[in-house]
Amino acid sequence: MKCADCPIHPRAFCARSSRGELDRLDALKTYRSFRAGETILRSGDVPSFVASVVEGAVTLTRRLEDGRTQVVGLLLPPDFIGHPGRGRSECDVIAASDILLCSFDPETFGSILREMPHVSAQMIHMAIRDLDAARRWMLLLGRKTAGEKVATFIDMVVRRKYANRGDVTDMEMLLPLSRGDIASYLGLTLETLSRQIASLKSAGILEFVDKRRFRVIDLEGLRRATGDDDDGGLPG
Amino acid sequence: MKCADCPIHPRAFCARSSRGELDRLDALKTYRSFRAGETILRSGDVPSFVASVVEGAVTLTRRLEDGRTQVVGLLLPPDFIGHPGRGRSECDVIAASDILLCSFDPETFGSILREMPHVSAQMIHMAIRDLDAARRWMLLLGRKTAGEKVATFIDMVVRRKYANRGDVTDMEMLLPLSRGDIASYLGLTLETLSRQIASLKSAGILEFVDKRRFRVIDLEGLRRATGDDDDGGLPG
DNA sequence: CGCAAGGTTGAATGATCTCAACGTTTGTGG
DNA sequence: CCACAAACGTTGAGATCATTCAACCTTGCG
Repeated sequence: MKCADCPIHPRAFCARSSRGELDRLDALKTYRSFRAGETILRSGDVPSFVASVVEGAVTLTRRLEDGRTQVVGLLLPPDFIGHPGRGRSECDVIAASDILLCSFDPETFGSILREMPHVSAQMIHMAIRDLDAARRWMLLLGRKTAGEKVATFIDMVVRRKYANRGDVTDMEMLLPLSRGDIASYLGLTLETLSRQIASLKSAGILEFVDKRRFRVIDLEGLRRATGDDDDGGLPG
Repeated sequence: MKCADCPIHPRAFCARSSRGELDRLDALKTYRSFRAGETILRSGDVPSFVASVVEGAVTLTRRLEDGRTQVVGLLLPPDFIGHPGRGRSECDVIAASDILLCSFDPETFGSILREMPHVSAQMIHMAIRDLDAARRWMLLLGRKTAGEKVATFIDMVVRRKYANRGDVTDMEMLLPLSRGDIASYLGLTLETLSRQIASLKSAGILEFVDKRRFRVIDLEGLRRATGDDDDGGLPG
């Protein structure tokens, strides 16, 4: 695929790149795919590539000694895996669904950053966005009730999929993660998550086609259920 | 104060700067101080400066609609407040103690970044470190027990104060935050925090001189109580 | 068909929170 | 110097939300 035709190009690390830069990126990139459940990078490993998520969902997971785990990051297109110049990974990086990555050798990407200020600026912008998102999630993990957590997660999925396009009600959406991964991302157990989803259904806020496909019936109600101040402004 | 004499210089955003760059920074910086409890920047405001923390502690706090709050970041010397190019703040930024800041006009700092690649590189490095720290904290908030949270916080204070200097046992340390702020940072109530500190005391792991000053009697025990895998590698 | 994986539901337990009283320290004014 | 208030912290008892453990349901696939 040519970068110019890439579905994520308008919002990825290469979003601000000139035509000439894109041609160079075209020559350097390699597509990689992983099946759902495959481990892309283990905590403590030195990454052999950095990459943009083109399709699918990737989780970043941390572990405690006794095996408890927490999903600390959810990467959807056009998020970026890895940071140039960082050594060993602090998380397990796992394909939560079948995924397609646009990858680069870390060294090569280092020179791209040095030589393409537009890429470098966009990477900084994305890192700051990630940091803000992580802090929003800290508020969720530390202070929100189970119900608020689940509503916030659904709201985030909706916002990321249909950023700012107003009328989302009744459109069919797809959960990017399994129940288990969602529970882990929210700092809940599977069972609690399941009950809270049931409660959003019976409140007439959501409707499920199957386990993964859902519609928002009452967007206003969903937003109210998040506990957030107003439009919490999740990242586009 | 000249930058060359600055206590935080070796680890701050200017750490890699040449002598000439330091002279330029000297001319552009302004020191600001705030008293404990003062609000430096309110959520939603556009910052009028960016700054390095030279002395004291700063908290970043987020709020829910009904007033629940969560400390989502703790800035100690030589951490940086604000990111160039980011608009409105997402958090309340509050002086948790009397503090001294080394500040710059955001526009000015923007040109510094453009013109001093060493500063720019160090800022990226610090942003990535902050993101890793935020994700470590997500694991804490989502999965750790109250006891593990408190042990982790104390361990973090010890590590930040005496990074990697092995023998910390019996040295007198100072908690950078009040009980209320610590509780908020850990996603606990004040009361639960108080009980867990009492429990670390009676376990013979900590000893308190007064409310704020403490000694680690059993560093090994403290580390075991964090629940972390091994040396969780908190940022230097 | 039968099994495995993923998800739901129920009942009991427990860690943390809530509410409330009490203790300690610090600074202020008489 | 003492009395007092205010801020900060501790301790106790009861309530609660989420977890745990267990059974059960659903779907897809060899």
